[in-house]
Amino acid sequence: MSTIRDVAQRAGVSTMTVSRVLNSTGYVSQPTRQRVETAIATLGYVPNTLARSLRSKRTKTLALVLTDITNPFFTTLARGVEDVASDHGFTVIFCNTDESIDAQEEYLTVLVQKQVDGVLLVPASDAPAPIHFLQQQGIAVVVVDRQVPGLAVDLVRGESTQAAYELTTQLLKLGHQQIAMLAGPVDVSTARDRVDGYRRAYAAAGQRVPESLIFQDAYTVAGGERMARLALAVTPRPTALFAANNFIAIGAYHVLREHGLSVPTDLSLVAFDDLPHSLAWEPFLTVATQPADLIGRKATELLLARLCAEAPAPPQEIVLPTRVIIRRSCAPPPLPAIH
Amino acid sequence: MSTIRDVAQRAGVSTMTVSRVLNSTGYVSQPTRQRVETAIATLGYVPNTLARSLRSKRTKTLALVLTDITNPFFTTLARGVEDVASDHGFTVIFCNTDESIDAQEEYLTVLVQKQVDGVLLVPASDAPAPIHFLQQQGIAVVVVDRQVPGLAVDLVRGESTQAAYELTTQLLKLGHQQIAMLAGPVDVSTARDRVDGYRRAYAAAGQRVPESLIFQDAYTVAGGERMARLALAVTPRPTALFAANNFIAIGAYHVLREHGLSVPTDLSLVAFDDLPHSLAWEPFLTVATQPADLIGRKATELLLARLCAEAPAPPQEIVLPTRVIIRRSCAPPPLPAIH
DNA sequence: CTGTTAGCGCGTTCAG
DNA sequence: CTGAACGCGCTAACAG
Repeated sequence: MSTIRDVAQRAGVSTMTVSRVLNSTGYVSQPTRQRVETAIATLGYVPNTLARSLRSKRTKTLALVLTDITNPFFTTLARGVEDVASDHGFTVIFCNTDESIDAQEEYLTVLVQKQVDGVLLVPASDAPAPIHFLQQQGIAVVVVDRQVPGLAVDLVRGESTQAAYELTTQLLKLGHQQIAMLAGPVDVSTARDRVDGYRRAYAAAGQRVPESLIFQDAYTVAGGERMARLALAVTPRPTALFAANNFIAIGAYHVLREHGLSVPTDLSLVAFDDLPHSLAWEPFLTVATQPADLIGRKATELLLARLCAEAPAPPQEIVLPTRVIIRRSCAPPPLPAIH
Repeated sequence: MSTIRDVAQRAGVSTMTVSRVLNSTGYVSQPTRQRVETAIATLGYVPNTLARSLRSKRTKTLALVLTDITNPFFTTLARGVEDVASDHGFTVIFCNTDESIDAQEEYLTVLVQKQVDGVLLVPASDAPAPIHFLQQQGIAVVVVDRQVPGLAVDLVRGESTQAAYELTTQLLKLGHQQIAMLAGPVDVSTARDRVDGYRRAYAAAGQRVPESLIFQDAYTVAGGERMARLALAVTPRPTALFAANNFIAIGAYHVLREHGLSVPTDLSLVAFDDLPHSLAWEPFLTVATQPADLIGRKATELLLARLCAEAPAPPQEIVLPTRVIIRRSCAPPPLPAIH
């Protein structure tokens, strides 16, 4: 672990000259440059970014703060972020909040301490405080995936309402009337948007929205299981389930199997977010799939643009289209049993 | 973005006193401490870790360098790492090499520049150079998942050979003789270990090892597809496939479906590494599953222990047991067609 | 209990 | 084309 001084000494120059060679800034004669370079090589010198950043006030580091690293949607998004960032010579720190506001707060503090240049934040809740905190500390923020109401901040997300509308309409057209909506947490914008789309589809079809079939819980397998159990207990039993994300769908599917119900014979099932084809043995679920990779890429590009920009531009909202994929998990509702 | 000096000024004390309050080191009288704390609060002061680390030579940061962030095995491992690290006040930087040696080298350089305290490395290849590099730079290393031959370094991995032996024996007992081994890259120790187990099982059963049924390719879906195609082209066709990891299993399964072959009626299939139950609709694959989370945890604990230790202890190898789970993907081979 | 001095490794002045 | 001096924000030694 040698320092710039060791290199300078070995090359018989000043540290400044070494610095110039390192950053290709200013003129250095060919022979001196050569001497410096061999010194660097023989010592195995690696510059200390800490010191550099302390001086330059820039760490060339971004952070991606997300709510669930085990969710393939976010893993895919993360790859998009990483790709763009490393193309631009930036490192990414990944932070997993597990939807916990406390964990999020802790992480943000650490990130400020580490002086990251920018943060890509999937907010754990609607609270504006965390974003204000970052902005006040002079750190660029781009919010990802979820809206935070009443906040002037850059945002990149997938379209939710329209896709949920289409998915629901799909079921209504097949003749379903009792569609249970297994939605995400009330304080997460994507959950609200998807419920919105669901409601609009009923309205557009001229039907009354079955409010008692709307459930809200966590975006997890366990949440999906809880909501599916509640939904199946309703009389008359729903003939279709709308899972508001992939994990909820999996939980719901577990419960359906427990009850000996098969898809789509007994019940139809649609979901938001696809599972990666590579992880599902036989993709059969009708889904609305968001361009996770692209969301990550766009968000990172926007963040990097902000970092380079001299003048602060007005916040921007980028909404990327969601695609509905029809597969085999939907069918007309079974004929009602004759009593 | 205020500094320690701003706080000191506002509290009417020296920076040193503020530092003492911050780190609870040395004595500070209650009233002064109070003044300092309110100054910190009103200014929204957050200490700059860069400067602190430059002084203390410790960043309280670890790095996890792995080969495929989309693989649930590694995601799970990563969570284990993160949990232990954050319990001890350490941050983790995740780096994804995509099995590329160049990408790995680049990342390691960045990590040295960032002065991370320790690295958890899933090596992209058998080459010892990267590990020497880290050690020479005075950075603690724990190798994870894969052995690097002829190197004195801490290692935490799952057991492979015995589990592969059991999986193969399972198939042999069912009457399979032509078991194709779809293995990972030649220069990755886990791949070698699993092939070893496979060979031993044949030997223990007193049968000749069908060398022409051993294939080696990448640990990916595409690799699995390629190997499965080759395996199915062999005459007589194998009656069982052994996929050496989860992604290979998925690729193999794709090809089986293409060929209109069903599992386990036409062919049996076993695999190393499970898919998370939450991501498979109906788990049916017989697998050897490694305690990924525990591997991550143990590796991190070992690394942290090394960081605290005064005297360097001899390298340690921790091998965690792998569990075989029998599910529905295995059956006796179909009766040979009558000619 | 508190303040002063010095320096971590580097890059940015500004002179040579 | 090259070097000397200074300071980024913080803490380890010393004083007092």
